[in-house]
Amino acid sequence: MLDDRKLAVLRAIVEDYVSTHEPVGSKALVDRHNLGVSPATIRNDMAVLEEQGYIAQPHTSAGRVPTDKGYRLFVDRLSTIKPLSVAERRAIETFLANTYDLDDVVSRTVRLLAQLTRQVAVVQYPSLTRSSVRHVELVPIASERLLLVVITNTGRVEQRAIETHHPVSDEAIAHLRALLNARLDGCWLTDVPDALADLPEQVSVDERALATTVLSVLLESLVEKHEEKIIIGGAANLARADLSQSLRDVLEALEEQVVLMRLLGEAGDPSSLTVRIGTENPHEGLRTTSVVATGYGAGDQAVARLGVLGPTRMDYPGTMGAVRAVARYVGQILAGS
Amino acid sequence: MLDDRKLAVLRAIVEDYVSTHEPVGSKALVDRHNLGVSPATIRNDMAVLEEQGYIAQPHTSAGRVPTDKGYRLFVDRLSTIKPLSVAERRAIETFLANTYDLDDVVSRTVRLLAQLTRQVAVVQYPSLTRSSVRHVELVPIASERLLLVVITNTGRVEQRAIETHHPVSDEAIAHLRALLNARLDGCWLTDVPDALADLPEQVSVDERALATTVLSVLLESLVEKHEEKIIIGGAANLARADLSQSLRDVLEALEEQVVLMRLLGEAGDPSSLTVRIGTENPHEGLRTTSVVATGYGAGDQAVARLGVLGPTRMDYPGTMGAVRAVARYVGQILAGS
DNA sequence: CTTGGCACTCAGAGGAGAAGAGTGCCAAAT
DNA sequence: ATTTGGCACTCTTCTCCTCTGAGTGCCAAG
Repeated sequence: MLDDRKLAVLRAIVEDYVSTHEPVGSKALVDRHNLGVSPATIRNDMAVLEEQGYIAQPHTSAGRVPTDKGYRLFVDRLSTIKPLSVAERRAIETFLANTYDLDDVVSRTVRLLAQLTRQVAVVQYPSLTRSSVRHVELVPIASERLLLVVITNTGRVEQRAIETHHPVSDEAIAHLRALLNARLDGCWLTDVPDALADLPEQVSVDERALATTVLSVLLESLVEKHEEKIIIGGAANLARADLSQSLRDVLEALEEQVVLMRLLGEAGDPSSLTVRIGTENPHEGLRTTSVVATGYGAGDQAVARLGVLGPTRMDYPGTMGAVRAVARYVGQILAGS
Repeated sequence: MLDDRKLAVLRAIVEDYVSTHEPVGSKALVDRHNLGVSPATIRNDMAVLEEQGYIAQPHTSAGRVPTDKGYRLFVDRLSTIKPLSVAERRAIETFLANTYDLDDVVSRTVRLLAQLTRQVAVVQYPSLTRSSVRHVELVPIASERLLLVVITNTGRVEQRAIETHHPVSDEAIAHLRALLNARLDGCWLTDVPDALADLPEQVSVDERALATTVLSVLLESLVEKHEEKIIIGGAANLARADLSQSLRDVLEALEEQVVLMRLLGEAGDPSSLTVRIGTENPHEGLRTTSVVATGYGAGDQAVARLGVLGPTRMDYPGTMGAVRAVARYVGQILAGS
């Protein structure tokens, strides 16, 4: 169907279009890539590529532009992930050196990704559901108000206020805290409900109301409420990449957590690179953007995802290389914790 | 210098320009506001206003547009803060009802502000320096690694990883934790250094190294490192408000914490509204934007600031009303905690 | 001080024409 | 059967032009 030369032409079109941002014509192609044939031959090939839907003309007398389908073929078969330059590697190292806590790691990562790719970076906090409990703390902050703090092995700290509706003694709190820690230490978050199912029966009648309240809040906040936190950075890069579509739609999409979640995580093996191009995207406002994402985490197990978003006309090999490299580094850092 | 009618003309120009986004001419003015005089008279007034720098013409044959100085006079003397509509009040109440924790309050507030004003909302987390310590927690997360968690009375939770560089016994940790809590409970954050100055001498030799390390991290993270957290929302509203200046500059400015801090907090009484118009702004890229900000907090004492940013051509009375109302509501919520 | 009249200016819209890039197709060459 | 040069054709884009209309500034009269 598509012989080698036609594929080479498609690759050349994608590369040229990405670098010039202008529709590329047959003459420009033979000039810039030594294809060894004449423009007329290229035109024939282009006609075939267009017929098959890999490229398109914005208008009759213009050059060709890759379609989403064209980019897809390019990413799948015509390109190889570009390794980072020495300078880029060094940038990663200096950026991520000396991180103090999880917030630090995540916020630096998002800045780093945005800077390396010159696009919008999206980083998800390590998921709660794939972590285990390191410590539970219960602190009185008012006579009828407690603060529940859960610390996970990924270094994430989850907090939640609890209204007791009646005064609670410090002893009761201490007792419950000890009990919770004894039961939950090292416990996989998804196993928390089972581990605590019989908690109210284990405590004295006096403390039962408290235990029930705390338990419900704990379960609600950790297990049922999958509030996966996501942060973005480099939104200013959007302004540079004049998207044909209204930039506003994209900005709006980026403000919705739900959309971001689906962008990063919808499908795919957590540890391999996912590329979603243009209309392959689940969201209306992101028809002219592509997302390159991957999982990251301590060791083999991916605990969350990160990636970048940019115009469909992006440097896929370079972006993929940067995303993969950053994910690996961050994984190492987390593993070191 | 400026008689009443000239002021009325300036007010009318600001109001019309804000609502139409187009330079306003003398004829349009007398049509839309019953000023009781002819266009020619208005033209004379306009000439004076222009001479004094309150208005300007984009080009010779166009109407007038307020200058920053004109907006300033409008805000200071010609407008009254607009109270919110019933619908808006209800929106605030439903938005801020049932908030669980500080993150919740802040993230809802920023969305609320962005929605009410249709501009970019900026909310600072309650400052650490004006809070007191509620509880200190010290949790081992690896053999040579601890997590230090400080909970403040504003409900904020600060965390920091600590490398001990040698194994530490659970007893030593428990002892230090108890000591820290005894010393710091209720302690004003700014007083922490004094309260702990002699800590290393108070513990046994075995624990001294640990105590010193923990102490330095604690001081560094809470007192010296004024990392005031700020979040923004409604960036998509920027796209609607086509700024004459490159939108990119604004987006870039909004990504820098430092700039945001200065925007919100540079000057002024914490509890009164601050309006900074166009070039009054400290930052280059924000020459065509204005900021309306105020302090908020539990009770009388402001613990942080919030505000919105939009084009200089914004509805000042409405925006000021919304910002003030939201700040008050949030203050009430925090006071209830 | 206000007003009507009037000449003047200038941005923006609309149109015509020229330039140029790029295509599609055909017939000849390999 | 593929490749190639030639050529006519199609559009966009740029520039230049004119025309229109909003809005002004100024002046002399009220």
